[in-house]
Amino acid sequence: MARRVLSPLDMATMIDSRLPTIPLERMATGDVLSCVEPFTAARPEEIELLAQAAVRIRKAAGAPILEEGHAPDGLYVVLRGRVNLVRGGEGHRDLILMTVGPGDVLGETCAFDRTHNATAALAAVPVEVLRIPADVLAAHLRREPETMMRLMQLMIDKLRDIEGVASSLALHDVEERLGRTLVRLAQRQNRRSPASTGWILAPVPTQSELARMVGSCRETVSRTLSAMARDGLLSSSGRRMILDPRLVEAAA
Amino acid sequence: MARRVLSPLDMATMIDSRLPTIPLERMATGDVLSCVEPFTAARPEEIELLAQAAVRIRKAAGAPILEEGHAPDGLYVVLRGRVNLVRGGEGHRDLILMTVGPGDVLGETCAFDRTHNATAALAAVPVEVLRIPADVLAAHLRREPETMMRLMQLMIDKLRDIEGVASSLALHDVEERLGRTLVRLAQRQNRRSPASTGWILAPVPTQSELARMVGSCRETVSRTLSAMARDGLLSSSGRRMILDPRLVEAAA
DNA sequence: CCGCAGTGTGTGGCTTTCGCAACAGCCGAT
DNA sequence: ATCGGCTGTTGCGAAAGCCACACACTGCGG
Repeated sequence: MARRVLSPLDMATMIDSRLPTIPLERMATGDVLSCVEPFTAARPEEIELLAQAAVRIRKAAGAPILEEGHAPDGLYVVLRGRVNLVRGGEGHRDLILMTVGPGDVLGETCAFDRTHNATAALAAVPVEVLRIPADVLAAHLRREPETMMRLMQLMIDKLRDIEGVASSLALHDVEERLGRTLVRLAQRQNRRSPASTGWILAPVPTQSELARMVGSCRETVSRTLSAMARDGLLSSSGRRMILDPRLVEAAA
Repeated sequence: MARRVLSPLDMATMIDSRLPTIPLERMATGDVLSCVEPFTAARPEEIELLAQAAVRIRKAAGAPILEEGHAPDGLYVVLRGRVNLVRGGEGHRDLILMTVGPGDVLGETCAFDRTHNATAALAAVPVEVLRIPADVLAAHLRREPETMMRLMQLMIDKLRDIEGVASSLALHDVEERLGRTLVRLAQRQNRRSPASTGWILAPVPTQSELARMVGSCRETVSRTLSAMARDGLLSSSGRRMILDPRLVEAAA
């Protein structure tokens, strides 16, 4: 999911990964940037320039961050919340291609591509984002090729993810797609179950949001989740869900 | 389809676009490179270096150019033929994510990403390709930022295409997906019908190949094509197909 | 010249999946 | 307390996948 790579050192310091250290929204802008891809290798003075041009923005749930039909006006770093990348059908149906969270970036194309966006980015919950104007990013990329390389790496990861979405839609049934999606969501939150087996997913998105992620409808998701719970593949209580290791293994 | 951008001048010289000028396979390697993205803005001495390191390779139909599970060993430029990017399911089913033709490139990630490929590239017909070793490309990209920018643009286009595939699989039925695919294939060949209305597609891929492109099965493709022909949306004879303007419009 | 195998195509029938509609209960927020 | 959004459930029907078979076309070797 276009996550930044964690070094072995990072992993070692995350003894209990359920404590997410200090949230990005509480950090100084420069500190945020220097620990977020694609900027982790940028020189301090470059980080400083970016930080000075960056603006923090809050959006309500459902509000657009990038609109379909417009070119992105900057690079956005998610500080808090969750953002859906959405392709809309003409009717009421749409598909959530991917959801991004704190530390992820949106609108990577702003420095290259002045054509219209076919994909919208909508806040799934109330979010806080950091906006870096397109021209500032473009100038930075010209001075700092290392950022460019890392941005390319992000695009490659994203392409791989979307390829996975496409092939899954063609090759797997709803149950398998749903299982994979739940596992991805849980792994991105990186919370292992205390019993060390399986993963915890909290808060679980609504069933209709899950349906839009897997290209299905709410009723089928409801049925499928019930069936999976009956088979012991997951157990849910409230907005909390525990995924059985079998489920994780099946998604590998 | 990750096509290179045609300048107004190019368009003007293509009075009758059915004459494809001289085929890439007959051109000198350096000339090929200098008219193919992402190298169109590279300096002549850089083109020369790339051309000296490049190797022409032929592959039989069905042979792999990039294998699933391996990192690409170089950047490939298609000179002749057609190459499918394929995601394989475990069983007998698979999905053709995209097909690329002369002037398109494969394995763009070779300079960045040393991880395994999840997508294979298989020759759809006998092909001739040009291979630029990964290290040569990486060195070139460090010296020529403009190539880097254009490579990024190619990735953006590719990402947009694949996003379209994914959303289409989720939102449209087989008939609509098939129609869009046929139009894309015809437009890429860029052959207008002599009657100036509609497009010509020749040679038409086999029905089972079309099925793998739209995530369906051969029988359904056969039935759907018959239905579309009955409704006057297309007419086919042999390996040649004429698409009705209504079809082109519906795919817009 | 003829059969023959291999490949591509058209069709019919059956079965499953899954989307759609409708409704009822639940729960949290104002 | 009430209302709006979320969830569980059921029935139905259409889309489309799988199986099976027949037919055309090609290139091949005898």
